[in-house]
Amino acid sequence: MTTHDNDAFKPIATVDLAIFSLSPAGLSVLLVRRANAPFAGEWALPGGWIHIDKDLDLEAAARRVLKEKTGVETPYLEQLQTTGSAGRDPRGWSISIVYIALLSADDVEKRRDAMAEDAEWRPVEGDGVGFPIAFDHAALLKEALGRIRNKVEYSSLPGHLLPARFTLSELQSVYENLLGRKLDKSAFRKRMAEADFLEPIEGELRRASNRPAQVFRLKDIKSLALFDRRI
DNA sequence: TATCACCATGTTTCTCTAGT
DNA sequence: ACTAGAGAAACATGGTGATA
Repeated sequence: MTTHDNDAFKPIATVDLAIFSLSPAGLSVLLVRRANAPFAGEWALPGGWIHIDKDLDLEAAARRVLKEKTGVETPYLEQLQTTGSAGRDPRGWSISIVYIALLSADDVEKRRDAMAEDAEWRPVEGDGVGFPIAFDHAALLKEALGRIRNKVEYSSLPGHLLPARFTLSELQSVYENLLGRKLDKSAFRKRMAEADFLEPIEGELRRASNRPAQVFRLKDIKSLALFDRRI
């Protein structure tokens, strides 16, 4: 047996998740307050060790952590990056596989009671949350936000943050919120029709003190539709 | 040619007012 | 008090002309 067979020479392997949802304040990210050292009492992205006895693969590990923290088995999960170094965790050499998860407003509302006690939604401010977070998670969050903002330009991503049923006005409003700019209504509707990822719900109209709006749902809640050009 | 800003029109609901 | 009609409000949809 060589010294390298010893556990002390194996890297720490974890999955970390940047879990996003939409709140009235805009895009929000789920953070957990760490109970133990290192960084005890500080906020961090939710994450956990990979359990080789339980997790069939990396995505399964990510889904398990997500369910533990939110109670939600998200329909949309995407691997962002793998990061690893000797210095990112004071406990030793560590590898983290980072995932982005998108939760619909419905999921967040329905599973509010199932959310971990140490977890809280924090509104995104610029490239972070406006205060320092543990480990290298500020950099990971910045990376995740970059990926999301880039994808908003050419995919159905905002639709995955809305409730299961939504109107075109609500969808446009989410795009505008994430892009930080106003969109032309005509051009927006044309692009949505071309992208063909929405399905009108037959006979379902949103009634208010105005003309009723057609209610839509995503054709496929498990994957993003990509546009052939920017919105 | 695509995009954008603007405009016109259609639809529905709400509020106000006059008539019964 | 109740009802009907007019007008306003809000939003969906589609068209047009200017511009890059």
